[in-house]
Order: sequence, then structure tokens, then C-alpha cells
Amino acid sequence: MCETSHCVAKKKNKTKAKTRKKTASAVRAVKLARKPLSLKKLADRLGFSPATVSLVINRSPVADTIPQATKDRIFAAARKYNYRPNFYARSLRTRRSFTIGVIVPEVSEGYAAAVMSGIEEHLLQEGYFYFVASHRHRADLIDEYPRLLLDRSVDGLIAVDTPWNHNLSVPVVTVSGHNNVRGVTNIVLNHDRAAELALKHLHHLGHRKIAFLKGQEFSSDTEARWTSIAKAARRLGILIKPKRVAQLEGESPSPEVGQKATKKLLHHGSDFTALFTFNDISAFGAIRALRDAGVRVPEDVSVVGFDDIQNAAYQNPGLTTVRQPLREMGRVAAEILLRRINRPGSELHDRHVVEPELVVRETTCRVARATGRASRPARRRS
Amino acid sequence: MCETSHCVAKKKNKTKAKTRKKTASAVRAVKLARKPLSLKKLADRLGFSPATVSLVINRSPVADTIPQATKDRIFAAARKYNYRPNFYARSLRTRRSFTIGVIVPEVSEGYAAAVMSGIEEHLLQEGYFYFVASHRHRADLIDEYPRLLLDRSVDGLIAVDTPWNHNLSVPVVTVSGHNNVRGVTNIVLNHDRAAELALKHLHHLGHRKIAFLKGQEFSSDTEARWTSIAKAARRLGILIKPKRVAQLEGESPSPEVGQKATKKLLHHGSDFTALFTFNDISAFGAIRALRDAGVRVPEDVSVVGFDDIQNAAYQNPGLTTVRQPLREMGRVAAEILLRRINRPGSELHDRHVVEPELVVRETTCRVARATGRASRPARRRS
DNA sequence: TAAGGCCACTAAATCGGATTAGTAGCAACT
DNA sequence: AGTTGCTACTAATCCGATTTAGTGGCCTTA
Repeated sequence: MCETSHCVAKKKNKTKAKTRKKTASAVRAVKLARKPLSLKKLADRLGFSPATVSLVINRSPVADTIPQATKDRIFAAARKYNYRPNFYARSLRTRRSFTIGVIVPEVSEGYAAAVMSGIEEHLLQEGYFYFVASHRHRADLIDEYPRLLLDRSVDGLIAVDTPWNHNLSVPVVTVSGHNNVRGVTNIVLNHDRAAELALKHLHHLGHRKIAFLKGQEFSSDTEARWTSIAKAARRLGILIKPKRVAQLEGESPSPEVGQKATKKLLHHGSDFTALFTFNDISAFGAIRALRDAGVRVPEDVSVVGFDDIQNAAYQNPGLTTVRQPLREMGRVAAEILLRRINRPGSELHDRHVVEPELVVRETTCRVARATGRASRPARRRS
Repeated sequence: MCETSHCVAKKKNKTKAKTRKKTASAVRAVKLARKPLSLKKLADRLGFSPATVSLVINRSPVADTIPQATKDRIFAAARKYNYRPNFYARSLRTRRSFTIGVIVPEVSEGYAAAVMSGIEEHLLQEGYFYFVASHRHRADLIDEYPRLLLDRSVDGLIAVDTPWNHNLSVPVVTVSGHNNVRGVTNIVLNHDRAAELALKHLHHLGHRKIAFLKGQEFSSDTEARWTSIAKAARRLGILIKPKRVAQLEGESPSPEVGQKATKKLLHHGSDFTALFTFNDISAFGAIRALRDAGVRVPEDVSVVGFDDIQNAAYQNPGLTTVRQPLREMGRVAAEILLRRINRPGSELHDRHVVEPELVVRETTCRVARATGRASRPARRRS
């Protein structure tokens, strides 16, 4: 694209042994960078017009007829004077910002962070940067952020786990957005398969009385997931009793909401031998609630989480869960977005499906014989 | 600053009941936004010069003499035509971008995410957006990102847990950076106090043989923390045996590195009754390693983590840990940065210290009587 | 020798605002 | 009558690039 800007990530290892000289050279580099000279001044020094220098530096086809020697002089000078094109001037003219906006509910929580890390991986490779905006489920912010980001001339938008019905003037990709807005590409998990994996696993282990933690209303996955669960349950002949379903409530990203919902389940005297939660975070809370009630996991109640975030594996016991390839979902979202930005004509799929994977660890086991599960089982925790 | 841009976060609840009309009005808004008209055109429609409109909209003091009626007309038109100033044009002229850069090792991990969330809270309130750049400990990226962000004319930079020796032309604040670069403000934890809290707690419980997981070499907290630990230990008369110290190795943000280091400790036959880890993540790994070796936590070995990330409380057992006010550190970093950006003259402290807090949960207990700890204690895990 | 073509560039417009210096018109004061 | 001062604006420059439409000079070719 341009000689002097973006695109670091490709040339990996230029950092050689400049141990001693490092400080000095760093200071010098900074000195030069301090008064970033303009294209015009650079051109003056060289005795060319700004136009020429611009054309050469941007490798415009118009510059094809310019002799290599001249080009070399220009490049050399650009390097020598540490010329860096003013990003705003350039963006103003080209109407391209090489910036995209990422809208998430919350940065400080595993799900969005994992997706962001995937997004970032791809973006930075391509010389893009991104703004992060987290709305913490506030409706006004969900409305306002797209506008604000557009005001900043982002080239595109990725909305993660955020309800979406805007139809904007730039390409948009959603991750786990379930909607039919024209021109928006959705990256979604195969929820049917996910539900099937989890329920089959439990079914195999002999579980029939299965309880569920349903997602918060505002979570864009909640409905799709629930529909898939219902379907899978029907196929397996598992009955979903309303008493065995609790919905997560509250906007906190902490395990507490799962804990509360599970407590409610317990309080209402619901009997179940397994619990399928909406995500890993709520599973952690659920396990805490179960333990607090004297219910052993997995001996009395098996628990299956969802997502497989960072340290699901390091919970004690290790959490059995349905893995979403979150990082990959982020990467794909970025890929598709950039493709749509850079090739506006290209055909446009409105959804891209990724596959889940069941990760069996230690929170599930065969259902206790005969009894199912006693409503108030033996204590174990001291 | 400007009537039509930034600064959402303050006016909270404008979202009234537009249930039915919502879609329609959204579409209309988008339609208008699609061809964002320029200042000049807006001025034409009004019969004023662009200068006038600009002055009024920006509430410039020069516009003080303009009658309110005129101002009102201008504002009304701006609203009606949904005028939004072009961000790049404005930034080009004013040399202010209302954008800052945030450099972190990794987004997908609890520490940086928590800090970012604090940063974000303050920034968005003030109408700023931020770029995230994560270097994953690659030296070339650590070098390159500041430059790249500067190319994008950020107004300032926050570096989180990242070694820093650049001296840039914009204000810089580091979070947990321990360096003496002039003009850089450090937000740091009071590590002396942190070490004291943890060690006193363990000492109180009777622990004398304490092992340590030291941070990775690249982590900017490692040295400061270690020095503080050494001091506190000396004061308490606790002997730090080299055999009881293992350093975390590897760049993965997962508990695995803690697990490995702890295994090493165990393999070398080190005997200890307590373990103080570098962070919560490594504590999770450590606990896993201990359990795998048949060591009970906390009965045989007490474990103290560091940071108090998201679900440290929901580990089983709940992790005793030294809390860093990460969110607050982010918030303060953003506050100080913006102050330095907006009041370049103001006096400049080169460090801001925040206080840790000991959170006692379930991974620490009184040391077993008599024996200290048996090198190969009774099994418990089946 | 005139026309055409190519080479190596450049002039000038443009992107969309911010800002400074100034001006026309009128009233008030000396 | 002339000066001053205020009000309500505007002209024009600038920020730092990109890009289109040329242009002058030289070489071919008919």
C-alpha cells in the first residue's frame, strides 16, 4: 500500500543486538519524528513537486514512467528524514481510514476478549487499527456508538454479541448476532449441533432430568440457543420441565448471576441430575451455588458449561463445556469485513457458521444409579 | 466542545418508548446520515458563510456577538440536516484527534482486560476513543506500535504492563511500568505493602516455609514485586530459599505456565507449606499442579494469588489473593493522561501509587501442626 | 518538416473544516 | 463632522495530503 506506513506485523524479526546503542538511537529517532515534516517540505528538499513525491511513495501506476534512480532518491530521502504521511490529511482525501469499530458488551470478560483477540490478529496484519466501544448493555449506548464510530469515519464495524438492527453505510459483520438485516454478515455458531453435543453427552451418561440456565434476554445468542436445545431435547426424548429452567438475570459479567439463578432452581425444589448452563461464567456460579447447597459436582449433579473460556480447564474440577471457537470467530469476522471493505462488489453471504466442540472434563459423570438424584443429598463439604 | 459530536455517556436515559416507530426512524436517520453534508453546504442552505456556522457550532468566543436568534437557526438546521463535522478535516486542522492508543501484552487475559475497562470508562465519558494494540511480548511489536500509533496522531498513549523506554512527543502514562523515562507517569501498585499483606497473612497462619512463583522476565512488575517480597520476608524473619523459588516461563497467558513452574518446584523436592504466586492465573495452574501431585490445598499447602481477577472468587476453593484495583488503575491512567493532554503546563508527577488489599478466601489456612508439611502427604484426590 | 508519441514531471483543484484578520453598517460621543 | 466603538458577519488562508489533467522537451516516423 504505502512504503512508510502500517503493515508491521509481517516482517517479524528485525530486532538485532543493539543493546548498547539502543538508547541513543531511540532518542535520535524520536528527535526526527518530533517535527514530522510534510510532503511539501520533503519535496522542496528534493527539488521535486509534492505530486511527484506522493505518486512515487504511494507506488501509483502513474509513477511507472519515472526512472528508478529518481524513485530511489525519493525513497532514500523519505527514510532519511523519517517522513510519515499525515494520517488525517490522507484519510480526508482518500476517504479511507484503515480503522474499524468493534462494539462489545464488555471488555473485561472472557467471551468478548477472546473474540477481540481474534479480530485483532487479522486486523493488525492488514494495517488496520480498531476502536473498541463497550456498551454494557445500555440501550442508549448501543444506539449511539454506531453513530459515533461512523462520525469517526470507520471503514467498517464488527458487533460482538450485541443486538443489531442498524443498516449503515459501511460494511458490518456481527459475531453471534442473530438478525436479518440486509447487508450484514453474521458469524454464528452451529447451535443445533452445540445443543446436540451437550445433551447427547448427558443422555449417554444416563441423565434425563436436566436443568437449564437460559441466557439473559439481552444476549443475542439466547433465543437461538434455546430453540436448538428444545429441538435436541425433543429428538432425544428429554423432557424440559419449566421448573427446571431458570433465566439469567442482571448485566454483571460475573459468575454471580449464574449462582443466583441456580439458587432459585434449588429453592423451587426442582430436581435434576444435570445442569446445562448458558456459558462458562454462569457455570462457575452454578457450581458454587450447588456446592453451597451441599450438592456435589459431578457426583450429584453434572454440569456442562458453554464457551470454553480461558480457564474453564483450570477450574476445580475442570469444567466440561461446549467450546465455541471464539478467537477464530473473531478472525473470520475481521477477514470477511476487510474483504467487504476492499472488494465492495464481491458476493455477500449473510451468515458464516462455525462448529462447536464438546470438551469433556470433570464436571460430568454417569448419573447415580437407581435414585436419579436425591433432592437433598448427603453433605460433603465441611 | 462541539454541539454535534462526542460526549454521549453523560446524558443517560433518552431512550423512551419509541417501540413502534423505532425501525422507521432508524431508517430515516440512516438515510440522512448517508450523505453527510458538509459545513459549506449547510452554510449555503442557511445563507451564511461557513465561517459563521463553524464559529457558532463550536461555541467559539468569537461568536459571542452573534444574536441568539441566529445561533438558534444554525443549531436547528444542523440538527435538521443531521450535520456531522468530518472528523478528519477537523483533526487535520486542530491537530487533535481525541484518540489515544493503549498498548497491552494481550487482550484476552484478565489483567489487561480489567485495566482496559477502567480506561474505557473514563475515556468515553470525555469523548475520546482508543486504539488497542497488543504485542504478545514480541519485541519488534513493542518497538513498532508506539510509532504506528503516533502515525495515527493519537493524542496520548497508555502502556499497560509493558516495558517502556521510549520518549515520545505525546503524553504517556504507563500502568505497572517501572521505569524512569522523563515525562512518563507511572501508575503503580504499592508492592511493598502488597508483599507485606501476603506474607504477614501467611506468617500469622504459622507458615515459615514459603515458596514463590516469580513473574516472567518480561513482565514489568516482576522485579519490583520481587524486591518488595525480599524486603518483607526479611522483616518477618522468613527465609527465602532459592529452592523454593521458581520463575514463570513462557508467554502464554494461560494457567499452564504456573502449573509448569509449580511442577518444577515439586520435582526438585522443595518442601513448603505455602505458595505465593505472581498472579491469579498462575495460582490456578499451581493449584492444579499441587492437586495432581496429591497435595491438598489449603490443608497441605496454602496458596496466595495476586490481582484478584474476575473469577478468582469463584474458583473452588475460592482463591485467597492480593487485590490490585485494576479497573481503578486504568481509570486513573486515563484521567491523568487526559489531564496532561489538555493542560500541558500542569505539574507532572512521575508516579501515582495505588494500594493493594488482601482478600482472604479459602486457599489459605493455618499450617498443619508439628510437621510443617510432609513432603509426600496423604492422597486425597481419587 | 510536420505530426505523433513518449518521458518525466508539475499545476492546481480538492477533501472539509478552523481561524484570523478584517469590513460594512450603524449608533454614540466629542 | 469626524472619530470611535460595537455588532454581525465574511474572505481568505491553512492543515497535509491525493489525483487529474496537462505540459515542455525530445525522439520517431511518414
